[in-house]
Parts: sequence; C-alpha cells; structure tokens
Amino acid sequence: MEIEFAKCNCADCMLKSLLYKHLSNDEMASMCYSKAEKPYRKGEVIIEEGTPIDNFVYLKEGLVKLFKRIDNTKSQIISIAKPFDFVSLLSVFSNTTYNFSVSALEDSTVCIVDLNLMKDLIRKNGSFALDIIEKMNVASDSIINSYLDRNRKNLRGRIAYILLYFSDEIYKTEKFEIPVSRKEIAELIEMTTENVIRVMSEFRKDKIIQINGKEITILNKEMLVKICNAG
Amino acid sequence: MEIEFAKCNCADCMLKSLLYKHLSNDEMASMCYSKAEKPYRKGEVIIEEGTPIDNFVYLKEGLVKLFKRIDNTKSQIISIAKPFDFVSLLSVFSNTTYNFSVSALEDSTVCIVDLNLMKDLIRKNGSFALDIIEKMNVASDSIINSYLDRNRKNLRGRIAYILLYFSDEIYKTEKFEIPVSRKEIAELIEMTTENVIRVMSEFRKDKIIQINGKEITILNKEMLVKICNAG
DNA sequence: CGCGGCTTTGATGTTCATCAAGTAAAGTGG
DNA sequence: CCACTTTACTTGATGAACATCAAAGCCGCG
Repeated sequence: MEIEFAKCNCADCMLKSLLYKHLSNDEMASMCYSKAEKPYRKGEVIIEEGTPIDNFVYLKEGLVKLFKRIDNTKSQIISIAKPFDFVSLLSVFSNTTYNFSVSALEDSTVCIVDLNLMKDLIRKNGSFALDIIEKMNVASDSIINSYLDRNRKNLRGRIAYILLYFSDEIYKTEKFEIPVSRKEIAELIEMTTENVIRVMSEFRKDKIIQINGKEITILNKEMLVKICNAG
Repeated sequence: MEIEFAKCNCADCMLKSLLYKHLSNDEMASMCYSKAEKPYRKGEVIIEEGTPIDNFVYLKEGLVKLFKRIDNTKSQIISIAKPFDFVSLLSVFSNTTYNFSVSALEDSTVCIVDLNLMKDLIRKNGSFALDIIEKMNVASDSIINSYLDRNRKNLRGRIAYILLYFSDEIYKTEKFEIPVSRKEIAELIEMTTENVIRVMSEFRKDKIIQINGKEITILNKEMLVKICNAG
C-alpha cells in the first residue's frame, strides 16, 4: 500500500488533507495511478474555453487567472485563484465543454485526474462527494462575493481593492511583483487600461504606493483601505 | 411503499425526475417524512442572509430573487430563479449562515428538508451526490454567465436584456406583468432607478414596447434583440 | 385624507471611456 | 547582436454615458 503512494506521493500531498481526506487507501491508489502532474510556465494557457472536459484539473502550485475571451484582443477576468481555491472546477461536472479559460499568472503545477474516475469515486464514496460539494460551494460563493464587492466600487476603490488583494491575500507583504499587466488589471476590474494607469499614478503622486514597473510597494495602507471602503 | 409516497407525494413531484432520480424508495420515503412544504406570498422573505443554515431549501413553484442587502434601503439582485434553478442552494453545504437573501417575486412554494438528512443521503448515495453536484455546477455557471453577460452591456442593452429575459425565459409570451419594480430592475442591472425608467420610456416612444404600469408588451422584438446585442 | 414609497421627467454634474500620441520594454528574424 | 516589430505603459484632451439632484404626480394603506 505505502509503496503505491510513494510512486506519486499523493498521500503526502498537502491536498490530501483538504481534498481527499475521505478516500480509502485503495481509492487513493487508483487516483494516484491515473493522475498526471503537469507544469505550466507563466503565461501559458491551461484550459481553453470550448474544449471538451474529460479531466478533473486542480491547481497544486502557483497562481492562475480564470477568464472569458470577448474577442481576439480582449478578455474578462473572473477570478484569480491560488492552490486549493479550486475554481477551475466550477463547471467540471455540468458541461461537456469548458465555460471559462484558465492561464498561469506564475509558474504553476496542476494535477490532472481522469473525469470518469473522479465520477466513479464520487458515486462510490459519499463522504468524498460531500467534501467536493463543500469545496465547490465555497469556491462559487467566493467568486460571486468578490465579484460583487469589486464591481460595486468606483474606479479608485477598485484599484485599491486589487492592490490590497495581492498584498493581503496572495503575497502577505507590502512589497510585491504584481503578476498581472495593467491591461489585465483593467480586465479584472472592468475599466480601461488607461484609467488603471492614471489612478495608479495618482496613488504614486499621493505617496500611497510606490511603483517600479511591476514592483509595487504599499506605503500608506490605511489610506488604501479607506479609498477601498469609500469607493 | 406506495402509501408512504402518497402522504406527501414526493414520488409524483416533478422534482423527483430532476433531483431525486437516484434515490431508492426507502430514501425517498425518509426524505418525504422529514420534508415540509411552505407557501410564501409575493414579497415575503424566504431566506435572510446571516441566518443559520439548517435546512436544504428548494423552489417548487413560483419565482424568487436572490439578493444581497447593501443597506436599509438598497439591495443588489444577483439572480432571478424559477423552479429547478436551484440557486438558493449555492452556499448550503459550505457555510453555517446564508450568504444571500431570497424573497418571493410571485407567490411561491418551497420544499424544506433537514440539512443533516440531506447530508446523510449524499454520504450514503453517491449517485445522488453526483446529481446534486451537477445541478450545483449548472446553477453557479448560469449565475456567473448571466451576470457577466448583463454587466458587459450598456444601459440600453441591459434593459433590453432584462425585458427579453422575462419574455423568453420566464413567461414565454410577448405580453406579461413584470414581477419586479423599476427599482428592482435597477438593482438587477446595477443602474439607477431613474435611468431604468428613462430608457423604458424611450423604448415606449420608439414603439419597441408598450407600457401599462407593470404590464409590458414587446412590440418590436427584433429591435430589442438588436439593442441587446449592440449593447 | 394624508403619509410614504414608487414612478416619472427635466436639469446639471461627475465619472469614466475614447482618441491621440509618445516612450519604454520585449520579442523576432536577418 | 542589432534593426525591426510588436506589445506594454504613460499622459493629456475631449466627449459620452450615466449618476445625482430636484420636483411633481400617483397609488396603496393605515
């Protein structure tokens, strides 16, 4: 038994406790056997909307964006996801093709499990099913909630929100490389690129943040929080 | 066996085929036994955000809105749901308290099942679990999709979208009583009440629709579709 | 019958998108 | 490796879309 786990080390994987805590050793082994781990470089597309869903895909490491393509040059970013956020899975059991695209904002690793195996496990193991349901509910709740939060705000409030999001939720520090372009920020908060830049420059002039290309330093967090809440 | 179903007629319920098709007779009976059916009048609140989740609630009949309260006078409507849309359930397995409020837009009937019983059924019956997962995925997909669709449009496009939504999806006729106030339309499309009224008056003047209080008649559907898509 | 909430229209103002133009950075092929 | 092209970034000027403010009529309800 233990040897089988060692082959792919799912049992050691941090995800086990979160995602697979109700799987038996045998079940875990069969999943490990079918599982593939795949690395992606920053910028690469992991899932393309419209392609058939035949795998269950989750993020093990890295940072990704979940988005919809509008046309050749424009997209709309729905959500940014870190490991365990589970968002790439929202439509996995409901459709034959993906509804959203996913691409890597940073070098990332995804685990890929055959969808039919996953469905079998769910059918055979109700406790595991309940775990999956809970995870999915949390994911959809948080996507909808953060989306509503952002979009209720005005331009300045949205920029503040995003800066605080990266600082507080993703990097846990005041100084970080922002993993998205100005254009992607615009696609995330549904504003124009020009206005994103304008407001960020404004924040820079007001000594609220410091900008060095992609490197952002939050100088006055209280003010940023204030702008975020006032928006 | 048959007698037990007759008591609460879950077995005959149209929902059975959709929601409970994988439940055994015994399981169905235990659910029926615990189930309560509750009618609500137009305008009544069915679920209040922040209250504890201890039931599994679904819409059997009627029309409801799913919304978040902003303050005492304002709300934001996330989605409108008809029977089988299942939306009131998005967070039911992930939280201890409701994230959204739900109220009746028309006289409605909801079925209420004890949440622990529901969880037991899921744990014991994986096929049922998979059904639930699929339903939830469809629900969250459609909420997110329609939200993005609407909000990409300009004011006129959003109004056209909503009018077409009620005509095509809900009432399946060109002439209907709109079940929401002007203010609620505004909350649904995230615009001001005044502008909702302004654009609807504009549509009236342009002979695209006819307005008689809450009674709307779509006179020129092609034009409305055009405005919706152009938005 | 009068009060509060919903509806309607008009006048005014703000916010944000669009257009334009230029610099910097990052790939790309000879 | 360097010219070349493309993509990202930045700032300013202008205009359009939408919010806000104001005022009045309407309707239901206590």
